[in-house]
Amino acid sequence: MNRPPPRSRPTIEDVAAASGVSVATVSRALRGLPNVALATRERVLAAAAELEYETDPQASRLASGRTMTVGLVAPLFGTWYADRVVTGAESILADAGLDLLVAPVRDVQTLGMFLDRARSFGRRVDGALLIDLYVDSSQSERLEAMGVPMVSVGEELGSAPSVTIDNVAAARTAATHLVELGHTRVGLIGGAHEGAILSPVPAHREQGWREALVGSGLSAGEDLVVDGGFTVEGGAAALADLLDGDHPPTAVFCMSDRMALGAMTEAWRRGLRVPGDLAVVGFDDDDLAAAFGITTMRQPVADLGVRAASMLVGLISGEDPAVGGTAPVELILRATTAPPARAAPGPAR
Amino acid sequence: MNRPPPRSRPTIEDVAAASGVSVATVSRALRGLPNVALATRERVLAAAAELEYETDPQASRLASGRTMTVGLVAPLFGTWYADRVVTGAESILADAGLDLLVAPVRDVQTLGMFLDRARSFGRRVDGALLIDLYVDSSQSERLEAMGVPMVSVGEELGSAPSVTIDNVAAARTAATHLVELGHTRVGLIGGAHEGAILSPVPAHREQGWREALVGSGLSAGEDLVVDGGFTVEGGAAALADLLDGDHPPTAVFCMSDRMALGAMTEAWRRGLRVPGDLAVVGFDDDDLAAAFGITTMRQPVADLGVRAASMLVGLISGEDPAVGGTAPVELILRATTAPPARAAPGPAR
DNA sequence: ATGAAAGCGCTAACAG
DNA sequence: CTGTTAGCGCTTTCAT
Repeated sequence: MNRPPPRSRPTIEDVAAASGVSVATVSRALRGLPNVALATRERVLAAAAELEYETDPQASRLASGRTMTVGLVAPLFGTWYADRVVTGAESILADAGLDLLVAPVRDVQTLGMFLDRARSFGRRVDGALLIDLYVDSSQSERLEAMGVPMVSVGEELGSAPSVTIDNVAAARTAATHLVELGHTRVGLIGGAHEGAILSPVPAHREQGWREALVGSGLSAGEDLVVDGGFTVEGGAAALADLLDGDHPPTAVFCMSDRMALGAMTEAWRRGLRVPGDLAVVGFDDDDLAAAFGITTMRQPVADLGVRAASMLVGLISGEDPAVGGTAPVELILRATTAPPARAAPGPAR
Repeated sequence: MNRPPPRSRPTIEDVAAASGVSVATVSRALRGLPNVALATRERVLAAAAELEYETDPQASRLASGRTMTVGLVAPLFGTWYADRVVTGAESILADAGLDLLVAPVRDVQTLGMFLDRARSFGRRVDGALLIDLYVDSSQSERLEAMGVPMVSVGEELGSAPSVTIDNVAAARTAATHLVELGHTRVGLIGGAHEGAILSPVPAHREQGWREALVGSGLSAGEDLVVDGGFTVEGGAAALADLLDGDHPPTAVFCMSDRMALGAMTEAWRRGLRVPGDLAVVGFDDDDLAAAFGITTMRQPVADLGVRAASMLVGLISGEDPAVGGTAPVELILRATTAPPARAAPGPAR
C-alpha cells in the first residue's frame, strides 16, 4: 500500500517515455504552450500526474533565463506600511506563479549592504518591488545595477515607475479639516524620516500642512513643528514640547497614527480632553486608529501593493513601460476632532 | 572612460582563460575549497575581479543541487511576533549566504494552499523556518512532503526541532504575580487562536493561569475567561464582559499586550484606574507595552529567530539532528500592576 | 594541485 | 503538431 518514494525524482525524460512523445513536447504540454494536440497534451498530463512529476525549477531557470522570482526590497519586518503593501502584492505575484525573494533593508547600513550586492541580487530575480525605499543619486546608480524591471511603492524613485499617494494633498486635507473646525494654532508632529532611511515623505506632508495654514492666513511657524520619530512614545514627547511652548496649539496633525496615539496619551496625562481641549488627526488608518477612534487620513495601502505588483508583472512580461499612479487618500472622521473649546485665541503678538 | 558593459556576462570559462587555468580550478578557487595553490587562487581571484565575474546562481544550483535558499513559512506580514523572529533570523541567514524565500501563511486558507504546494516549495529551498505555524496530523504529512530540514519557532511541530518558550510557566508567572499582589479574582483575556490558525499556545497560557490560581486556592472558573481575539478592540470588549459579570475581577492577565491595552482603554472608559481599580498584565513586551507602561511577560523574540536560524543552518550543512530549546521568559514590572484597592472581596457564594 | 569530461534537467531553435 | 539537437553555466568525479 505504502509504496516507497521513487529512488530519484522523475525527470522530463521519464514523462516523455511514459507518454510516448519527445521531451520537447512534454515541455510544451506542461507549460500550456500552443501547438500541442489536445490528445497529446492530455496524455502527457496524465503521465506526469501518474509519475508525480514536477518540473525542476533550477533546471528550468538555467535553460530559460527566467527566475520566476521577484525581489522584495523593503523594511519588511516591523513597519505597518510595508506589511500591508506586501500583503496586497503577494496575492498578485502568487497568481502569476512568481516566488518572493526578500531583501530586508531597515536603515542606512542595511541599505548600503544591499546596494553592494544589488547586481548579484538582480541575477536571482526577474523584477523587484521597492517599498519604502529612498536613495540619493549616487545610490540610485547602484540600484539600477540590479538590471531588472522595478516598481517603487511610496514615492518616486529614480527611473522606476511608482505607485504613490499625494502626500502634500493628503496633509493639506488633514490640516484644512482642523482649520475649518475653527482651530487657529495647529501643531505638526512629524519626523525627519521614517524607518531610519531618508525619505521625502515627511517633507511633503509638512508642505501640505503649511499650505493649509498659510492659505488660511494662519501661522505655520517652526514653533508648531516637532519631531515625533514615528513612534508612540515620540508622539507623546512631541506633544509635550508643543504644549510647553509659549503658544500651545489647540490641534495637532500627526504624520502617523502611532504618533497621534502617543500625543493623545500625553494629553490625557495632563488632564486634557481629546477632542475637547486638543483635536488630533493621524495618518495611515492603521489598527490603532480604529481601536482608539482616531480621525485620520486613510491610504489604501494594500491596494498600493496590488497595483505595484500588477505593474511589475506587466513589465516582466515585456509590456510597455508603465507609468506610475497616484492612489486616493481619504479623510476618516472619528472621535478625535472637534472645534476648539474656547473662542480661538488671538494671534501671538 | 565609460566603457560599455560587456556584451554578455563573463562566464567561468572567461575567467579560466584569463587566469590560465581550467574551469574546475576556477570553481574551486572561487568557492574557497582546499587543494588550490595560493598563487593560483590569487591569480583566479584577480582575473574574476577584473572581469567583474559573478557566479551564475541558477547554473550553480542546477549543478550542485543546492539552492542556497531557505524558505520562510510564516504569517509574515502583520504579526509583531513573526516580524521580530524574522529580523533575528535574517542576519544569521545572510551571514551564511542564504537567500530568503517567503511563503506567507495567514490563515487556514493560505495554509491549505501552501500545503498543496509544499513539495514544490521544497524543491526551491535547502531548508525551512516555520514560524507561528500549527498543523494537525494530516496536514503534518503534507508538510513533511517538503522534504528538507525544518525548524519550528513558537511551538513543537511534528518532527521538526523547535525553538519555543514555556508558555505554561510564563502564564503561571504572570498570574502568580497578580495573586501575590493580593488579587483573588484574576480574569483571563485570551483567544481561541492567534493569527487565525489553530494554535496550542492559548491553551498553554490558560493552563498556566489556571495552575497559578488553583494552586493558591482561588477560582479559575469559566466566568473569568474571555476571548479577546488578540486585538486591541477585542481586549476592550473582553474586559467589558468581565466587568459586567456577577463577580468582576480586580486583575486580568492578557495573552498579548495589544489586548492588555484594549482592556486598559475599557477600564479608563468606565472611570476605573489602572492599576488602582484594575491590575493588568500583558504578554510579549512589544512597543505598545513599553509606551503604555504595561507590566508584561517578555519573550526574547528576536533571539528565538537567531537560535532557529542557527539550528537550521547547522541542519542544512548536515550536522547532527539538533534538539530544540526553550528560551527564557521574563516578567517586566511596569505601571499596570498593584495590590487591589480594597480588601479582597469574599468568594462568591 | 590541476585538468578533462560528464552531466545537472530543462528550454529553445530548427527541421520536418 | 512533433522530434532532434544544442546548449544554459556550473560542479564534480576521476584521473594524473
